[in-house]
Amino acid sequence: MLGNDGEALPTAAKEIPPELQGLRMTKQRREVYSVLLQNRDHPTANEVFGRVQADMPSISLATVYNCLDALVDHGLINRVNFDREPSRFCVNLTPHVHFQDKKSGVIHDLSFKDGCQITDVLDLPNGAEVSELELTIRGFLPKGS
Amino acid sequence: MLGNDGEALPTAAKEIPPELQGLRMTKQRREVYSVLLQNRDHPTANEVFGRVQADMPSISLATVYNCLDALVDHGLINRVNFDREPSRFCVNLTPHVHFQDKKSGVIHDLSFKDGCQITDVLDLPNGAEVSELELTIRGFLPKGS
DNA sequence: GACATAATTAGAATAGTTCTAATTATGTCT
DNA sequence: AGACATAATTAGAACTATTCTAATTATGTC
Repeated sequence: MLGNDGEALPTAAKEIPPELQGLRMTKQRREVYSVLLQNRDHPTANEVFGRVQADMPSISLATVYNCLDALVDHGLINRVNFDREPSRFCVNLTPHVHFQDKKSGVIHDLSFKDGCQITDVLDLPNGAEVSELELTIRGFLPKGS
Repeated sequence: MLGNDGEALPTAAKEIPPELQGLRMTKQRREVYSVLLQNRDHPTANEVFGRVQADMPSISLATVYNCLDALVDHGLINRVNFDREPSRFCVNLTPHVHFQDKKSGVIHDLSFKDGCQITDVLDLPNGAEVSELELTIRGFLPKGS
């Protein structure tokens, strides 16, 4: 778990990008992040709220939204949008895309083939600079995947 | 322009997929579609509403939503979602993705390199079937594109 | 032209998210 | 440790894009 007593995260913690400087790891933020780490099933804000309430019954939904925003802004988690459904949250920081199985509803992280990235197959104008990229797929996965 | 007097579209019209069978081309739907064809700038439902009102002041916003849904359901247009912003609508039926220039806000259609598709670079489980796929990119385009 | 069905309409309702203003916690400076 | 400035949390109201409801109107078919 990150941090220890409410001060900013130590830079020594692994996998933590520099944006983290300046994120106060409050009780609520730590709890929200911890809940996301425990079950990496891409929950919605409301689902996170429900899970956090188990440990911290006094937390408010607004705080969950605030915490999620802060964690996203500091690059600790990602926001995942399928169409206009409620946003979901993802702790996987490696480059990946999202595939929702239409049978089970489960969202899977898909990674890229070795050495590949999306822009390899796109007709990007020369000199275009990509800042944010989101790819979502819906479909059917074979039974045993 | 499609259709002519409110009956279902003739299959002879080019580029019209079979799903179109059964879409009644009412005055309102034709107007909404026509507005989208006139200016292919990916307007929101509200923007479509504003443009349609010029020709058809009595149309309601609910009807614009209904018409857009009907056109999407029948494959004449696509819905485009950037994060949780209002949906936008696109008449380009060829495979493409969307790139929003962060400077101008303009959304551009980007196509694939010849013979490429997104799944070429993805680690898709064997036997996975893709039903819907949406890729949105935000970034900066060089001046003259 | 009459009928069944589907589309349109205005307005209310909904849902996810954001905002507001008050309270509380945090980190810093001495 | 105590005081201060700042930032986070909270409850609830507000907001916005969208969908729903129920009544009216238009459409295509017989």
